[in-house]
Amino acid sequence: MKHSCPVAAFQKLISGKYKLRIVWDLQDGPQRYSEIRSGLLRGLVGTREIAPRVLSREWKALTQSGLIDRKDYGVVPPKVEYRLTRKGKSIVPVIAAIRNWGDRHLSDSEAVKIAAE
Amino acid sequence: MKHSCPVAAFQKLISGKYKLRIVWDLQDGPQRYSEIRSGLLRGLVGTREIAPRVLSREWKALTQSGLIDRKDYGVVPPKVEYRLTRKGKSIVPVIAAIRNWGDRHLSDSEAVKIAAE
DNA sequence: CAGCATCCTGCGTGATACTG
DNA sequence: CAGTATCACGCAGGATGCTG
Repeated sequence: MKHSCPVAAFQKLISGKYKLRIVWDLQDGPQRYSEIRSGLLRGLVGTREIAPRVLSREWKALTQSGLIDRKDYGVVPPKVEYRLTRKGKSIVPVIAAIRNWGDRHLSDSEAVKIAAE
Repeated sequence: MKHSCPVAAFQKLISGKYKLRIVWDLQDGPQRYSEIRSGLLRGLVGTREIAPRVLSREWKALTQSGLIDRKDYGVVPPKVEYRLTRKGKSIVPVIAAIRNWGDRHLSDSEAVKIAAE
């Protein structure tokens, strides 16, 4: 057998508020810290801040799981890019399936409820 | 537009340790409380207990989101069955995609790590 | 059998301030 | 610009005991 529960493993991999969205946003190419950040803020109605500490933890986790790759250009002012690894790209269709399902089966009211929190 | 982020909505829907697995286990037909419970314990290496409070919360959430349906036979001793709604059934392929991805891209070591916690 | 009530703990997330 | 450091808090989830 492979293992007891791939679903639990997957949930762990993408746990956290932003991991799935980060991977999704990276599918069109590498992005920098602030680009991802503002991309995440877009769509959040409450327009809250995202603590940088939260984001860096998401990236560390995503990097450790091998879904994204961090490239530091080592210049001043700092320039760092994040991009999908092959493994990261392989998960995009799964996210697409999730989005597709959400679009078909989640009502606007449910989405609004979430956006409004 | 439909809404800002179906992914976030989906994550909310299936948040929690057992929701995805419960839905997955119900795809072959209705199950009773204890059946689901032991089904969930199977595959947990640490063989911890699952607090009934946790399970009932999962079910209430799943019922409220319209993914499962609760049928109380109103007999003594109690008999209650849970089954998938149409919406619940519609999400099964998504879980299948997740499992499929997990089987292909998650190493055993990662799975063991999770099972062993 | 299928839960509910209560207490407790860890962790994810947010807010704020500071740095190379 | 791209983070790290520190504090605070809510809530998921576990443990235990009781019930219709």
